[in-house]
Order: sequence, then C-alpha cells, then structure tokens
Amino acid sequence: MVERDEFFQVRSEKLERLRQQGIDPYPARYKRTHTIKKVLELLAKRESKPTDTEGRPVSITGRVIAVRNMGKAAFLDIRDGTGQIQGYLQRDVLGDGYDLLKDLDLGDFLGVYGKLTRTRRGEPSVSAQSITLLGKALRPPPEKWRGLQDVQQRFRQREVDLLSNQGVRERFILRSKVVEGIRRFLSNRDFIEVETPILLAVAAGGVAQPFTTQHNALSRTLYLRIATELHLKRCIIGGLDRVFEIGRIFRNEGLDARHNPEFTTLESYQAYTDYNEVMEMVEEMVSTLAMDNLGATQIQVGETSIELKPSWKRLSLREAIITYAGLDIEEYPDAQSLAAQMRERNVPVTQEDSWGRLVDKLLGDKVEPNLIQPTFLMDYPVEMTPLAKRIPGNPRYVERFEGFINGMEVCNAYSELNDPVEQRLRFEEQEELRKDHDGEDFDRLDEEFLTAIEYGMPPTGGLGMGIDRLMMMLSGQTTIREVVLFPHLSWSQEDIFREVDRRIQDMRSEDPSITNDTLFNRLSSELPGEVRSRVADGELRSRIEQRSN
RNA sequence: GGGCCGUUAGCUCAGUUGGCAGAGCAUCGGACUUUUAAUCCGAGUGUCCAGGGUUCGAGCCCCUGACGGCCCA
Repeated sequence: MVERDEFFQVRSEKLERLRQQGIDPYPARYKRTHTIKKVLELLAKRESKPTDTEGRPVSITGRVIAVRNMGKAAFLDIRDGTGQIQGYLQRDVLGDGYDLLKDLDLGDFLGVYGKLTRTRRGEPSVSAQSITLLGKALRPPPEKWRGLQDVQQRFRQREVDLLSNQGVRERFILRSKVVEGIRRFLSNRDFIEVETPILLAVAAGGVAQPFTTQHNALSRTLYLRIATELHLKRCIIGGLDRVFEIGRIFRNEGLDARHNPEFTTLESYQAYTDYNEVMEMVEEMVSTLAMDNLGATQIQVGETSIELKPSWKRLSLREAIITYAGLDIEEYPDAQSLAAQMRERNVPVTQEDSWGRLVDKLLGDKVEPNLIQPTFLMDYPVEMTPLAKRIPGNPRYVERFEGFINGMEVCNAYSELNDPVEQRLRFEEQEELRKDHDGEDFDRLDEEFLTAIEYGMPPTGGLGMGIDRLMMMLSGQTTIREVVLFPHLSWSQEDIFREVDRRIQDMRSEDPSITNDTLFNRLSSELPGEVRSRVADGELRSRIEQRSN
C-alpha cells in the first residue's frame, strides 16, 4: 500500500541536492515571531489604525500547501496549526535564496521572514526577505481539493487524513475542547479528577468481556479495565466526596459504527446525592458543552434537529417498553414468557437469554431507535443492574437511568448501592446467572470492593458517559471511527504478511530442520482463517522460500 | 449471517454496444515578477482487486474469492 514510488524518488533526489548545496533540510530550529493567526490579527490591527506605519518584519512557519509559480516570482500558501497565509517570493529580493523554490515540494515545511503586506488583490501575505526549509516531505500530500477519501487509508494513516481534510482537523479540536469543557464543568462543581488502575486482577464494575494480559514479574494474569466504577467508589468511601475520571476502558468485543474496543468514558461520583440530581447535572453539562463549543443548544444530525436544552424528557423503562413495544414486562416476569412475546414482535431471542438480557434486547430493538430527542429512561429491573440501589417500595427496580440522544445511549447512572450486605448478594446473583446463561456477560464479584464498602459508603450518585458517543452526537457523525483519532480496524494486508512471516520464523526457530512443505502444511492449518484466506498459496510458498536460509 | 453498491494512474474520479486505457490534481521539462483551484506549451505515468470462464477480442458479460462502504439481522 505504501511504497517508495517515483514521487518518493524525485523528492529524495531533491533532498540530496539540497544537502550538496549545504542546505540542512531538517534544521533543528528556526525563529518564528508569530503564528499565522497572530500575523493575520496583526495585519488587521495595523490597517484599522490610520498611522500607516509599516511595522517590523515577521517570520512565520508552516507547511507549503500550494505553489503558484510565476517564473521570477511565486506565491506559496503556507499553513500552520492556527491558519493559512500567503508567502510572496521574488527573485530580485531573494537572490540565490530563490533557487530553493526548485527543490521545494507541496508538503514541505518552510519558514518565511519578511514584511507583512497585502497584495493588489487584497490577500494577506508575507513578502519574503528570506525563506528557510524546515522539513522536507518525501511523500506528496493527497489530492488538493477533495483530500484523502479512501476510508481505510483515512483511518490507518490518520495523519494524512488530518493534513488533507480540514473538517477532520476541526472535529478533533472540537473533541479536545469538549473534554476540556467537561473538566471545567466538573471542577466548577468541586469535583476532583483522579486516576485509577487500568490493569486489574478482576475486571468488574460492568458487563463486558475483558482483554487479558500478563504481568511477567508476578506471573499473574491481569485484565484491562472494563469500567472505572469500583475504584472511583472506593475514592468516595475514602472521603473524596466528588471524584471523576476521564479515561480509556477496554471491552473485548467486535467493531462497528458505535463500538471501538477501546473507548473513553467519563465517570463521576458525588456523595450525598442521588440519580435525580445526576440527571440534572447531565442535562446541564451536555447543553453547556453544546452552547460553549457549538454556540447553540440545538444541533443538527443529518435531517434531524435535536434540542439539548434542559429539561430532558423522563420516562420509566417499563412505560417506554409499553409505548414502543406494546408489552408490559411486569406481565411476563420470567425469561420464557417474555421471550415468547418478543418472538411475536420479531425481536430475535435465544433460549439462553436471561430475563434481564431479554429486556435489554427489547430496549435496544424497540425503544432506543425512538429516543431521538434527549430522553432519560429511568428505573431498570434489578436483574440488569447489580450496583444500583433499589427503589424504596418497588424493590424489583433500581434507581438507574440511561440518557439517549438520537437513538443512541450516551450515559448511564445510578443511585449507587451502598449496602454492603446487599451488594454481596447482588454480586452472587450475577455469578448464579452466569452459571445458568452460558456465554452471556455478567458483572464479576470483586472481593476488594466488597471489603471496601463494608467500611461504609455514603449515599452517592454516580454517572458514566461515553465521550466518543457524545462526540459523535456533537459533531454530527454516524460512526465512532470519525471521532476516535486512531480507531481499530481489522487486519491490513501488511498485518497479514507480517503475521505470516512471524509464524514462519517461529516455526523455523522451533525446528530448524523443518522442510518447506511441512511448513506450508502447518501454516495452512494453523493460521487463523482470517489470515489464511487472504494469502494466496503462491504468496505463502514464496514467503517460506524467502526465509529458508 | 443477508442484501445493495464499490475496487481503474501517487490522489480524486470518468470509461459509451465487448473493439488502441482516459480526465483533473500531483509529477517532470519549458514560458511567465501580484497569483488566488494561476495560466499557457510539452512529457511521462497502469497487476483496470485476484483467479477462472464466455468470446476472434473483456476494464466492461458470467462464476468464485478477497477487500471496502452502506443498509438489514
């Protein structure tokens, strides 16, 4: 995919030529006086005052993104992280320095020193007195108007996507601002930010498959966290009354438009509050983020207009299912009868599904797609939620809500269970369910957490929010890969070949006398199907032969 | 898992009824001292995703597969 083509060759020759002329194509430093944004502001300021002083020369730096060469003069468009300006180069001003233009390519970094002016056509420009190469590019940028379009390449080589697509750059700047906004919002409410472990002995606090890894020094299997919940509650127990963490969590699941195996969550815990107050905080926070960063609480996602201003709609889970699926889950309190009702409504179910899992499917299938305007679904069956407090007087349900926007879950929150005796029972129920429902995920019992909560935990409102999904919503994107800088993708062709080569090497070092035929047969049967199907027999044999010495 | 669409130059894309493989950008050579997607003259550039089939002849038709996108489950 990425080869050293003729473009690479031509640019390498230019690089060599520059070196021979004594020009360092990668100098260590260059004195820049202004960012491009600052220089544009400076020009506007000068022009607004009629003093008409010319001002001192400036120096700017950036990537050359266009060249309009007029022979003895040239115009370069130069872009840095703050903006874009034109450089005006003239042979009779630059003298020999002008020759650099011959070896300059699109994508190179350049420093331009000179007077800040406006051309006849009114274009802000730096009229160069000297130009300095700051970094030569050996590969050309993508097509200049449409940018890089190939979806795979955009994600695999995000830097090329970023440098050629302004909208992508803006989206990730927005992401940074939103995350900063979350920190500010919570900090203003006296939350402190903490960091909790990613490597854990037990992957508890959520319902998902963990990734596993190995700690060599301790000869111990560790799991990557699937949630930050339990450690944050331990902070609450310890007297840090308002804590939050923004961090990566890992779930060993498939990839699709809404799922990346690693993603970023905000979790916050506030002592002496409950889920009602958390709800108010969420609607306040999300609308503030939209207002501060998009300038409005109303956002447009495709054809749909969404109003984020509080208060959001509140609806009990049971009512929602009655409304959108025409089914009262209380009338079907066991998995068998509920599954039968769901089959009638064309919701795919299996024999193994637990009652909680069935309700979850019903929610995902029939309810979620209808929750376009921001909606809090409240009060979930206790089976689905081992870490939340029961509703007084209605013990089949817990004080839990999930927030939905544009048919997508964006947050999940509880009045946290702080009764240590019940917490143990609820974990044990999960373990029981796990035995009865093979292959289904349940939360895991965490002894350290149970001990912690036995020291006493205050009533607490807790929140989990998916930052990636929040960003999808705020930036009007429909896939998570558009809001994650480097999303996970399936095997690339390079990955495939690397994997094949690695296995060949392993097998040879295991058995140096192994024949090419045996190797071929072993590889054919032992390579994962995903890999084997993408390597032709001939390719496989030639790779074996290449590595036979 | 199913359906639809796609895969052609470095990039973005055309490609007629099955009859010499194309454009723009980029690149290379030349002209041009105020351009704005500069312009003008000239040049080079291909595993048409892979494999099979039909045919005198396949980028195009048929089959199989790979990869990708979208939709559905």
